[in-house]
Amino acid sequence: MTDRLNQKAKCAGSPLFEGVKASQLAWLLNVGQNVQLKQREYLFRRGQACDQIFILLSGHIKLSIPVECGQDKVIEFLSPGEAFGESALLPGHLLLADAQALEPCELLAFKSEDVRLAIERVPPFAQQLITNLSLRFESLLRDLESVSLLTAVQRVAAYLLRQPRVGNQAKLPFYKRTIASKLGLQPETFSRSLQQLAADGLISVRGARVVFHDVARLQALLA
Amino acid sequence: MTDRLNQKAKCAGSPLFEGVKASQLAWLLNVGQNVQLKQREYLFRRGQACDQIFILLSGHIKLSIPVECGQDKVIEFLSPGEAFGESALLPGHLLLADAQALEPCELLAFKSEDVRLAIERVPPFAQQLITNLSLRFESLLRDLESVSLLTAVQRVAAYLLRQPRVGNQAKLPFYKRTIASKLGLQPETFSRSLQQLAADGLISVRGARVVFHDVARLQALLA
DNA sequence: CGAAGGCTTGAGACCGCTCAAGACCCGTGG
DNA sequence: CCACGGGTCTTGAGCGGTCTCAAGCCTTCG
Repeated sequence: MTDRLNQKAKCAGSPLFEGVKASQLAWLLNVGQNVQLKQREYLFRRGQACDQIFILLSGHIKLSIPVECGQDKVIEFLSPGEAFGESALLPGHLLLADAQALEPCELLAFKSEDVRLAIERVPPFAQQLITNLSLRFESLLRDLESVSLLTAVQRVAAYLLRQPRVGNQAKLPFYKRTIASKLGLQPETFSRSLQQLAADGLISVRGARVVFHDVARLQALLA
Repeated sequence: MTDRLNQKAKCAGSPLFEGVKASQLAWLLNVGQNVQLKQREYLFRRGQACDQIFILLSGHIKLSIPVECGQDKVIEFLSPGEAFGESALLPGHLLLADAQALEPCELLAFKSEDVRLAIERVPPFAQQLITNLSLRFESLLRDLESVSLLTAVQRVAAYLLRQPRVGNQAKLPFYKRTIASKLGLQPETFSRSLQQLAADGLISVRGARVVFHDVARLQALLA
């Protein structure tokens, strides 16, 4: 019971449910199924059929493309409040990526038929689904842009600047090799790029902690 | 008047209007504004604000990211029946890419407020918008995959295999430099890759015409 | 015929990758 | 407290694929 209330609170905070009336929210929550993932557990794998979409309530999930002989190519990090697996709405479609929990995660799962219903009955939800997809589309577009147009050091700089800072410090949220893959780099190249930024006096690195010494020059690298 | 009918026929054929009732289709067409583009004309540019989304009725459009000193990076080729510019639904958002007509084009433009209305009133349209976005998302994901994981020759082979063939021939639909950019390659590298495939006896190339000699081995390159 | 634009070809440089080894970090257990 | 072990991260050396730059070619069109 408190779980139910707890969940409701989490959803109300999610932008995906913004503008949804209480009664409809209740309906959505009733239809959606709770899913828990342990750290490193896979939600789905490339090639599987799937007729559900998912909304992430807590934790982070990694979408990646498996590669035989070599480590996977990370496509996207998903944060709480995001929806994914929309391809389930395309009949007969197979999933393109693996989804793995980077931490313990809570999710809500909706059967595709229920999503269709929800789109009909709850226009704000349809809105938000489209908004979320648009944002993810743009994010992918930026990734494509940076892979094609930026050098390794520039990609790393851009990534660092995107991280939330407290004071002039930031903490890398995942394994470095995982971040490297997201940036389209080998772990060695990521390491060397960090090191070069440090040698130039722009940052200093100790483990996952990054101290920013000159944000302006870091941004200037991208121009 | 015949224009109106003509347009209606085109839309009815578009998957975006599948499942939409005649009365609602009429309303949509009434609300949407016709846009014509000449070849090479720009529909919008990166950095502009925009409160419209577009549906392409005929012709092809190129989405690309402008690059000072060098040619633009092509992101996507849009074909008739596709919707784009969804980021207009995000308030205060700026466009990320240029949209340029590769041929004379006809489009339908919807103000974002009308799109919001349409999502409420015409659920099948909302469905199709989401479907279209999902498909484009996956397409971008595949591009990201191939840029990160495939060599130049493999990317070219994959692209060729995607082209519609009549008999064992295909025709490259755009300038080679444009296709090269879409694949994340320099024109020279694209040229050399085609040439290598030809040297291996898999294809032969004359101008924009490509003859396939061994489709199976071409596919085998991608494994 | 000449000009313009796209395409091809060649030579050389460079960035990022691969492979291999060593350093560091951290939890565990003696 | 220290030694150990597993995993990640770093460092080094060398290679290779793609890019860059610069001509020359080909087709198209006036």
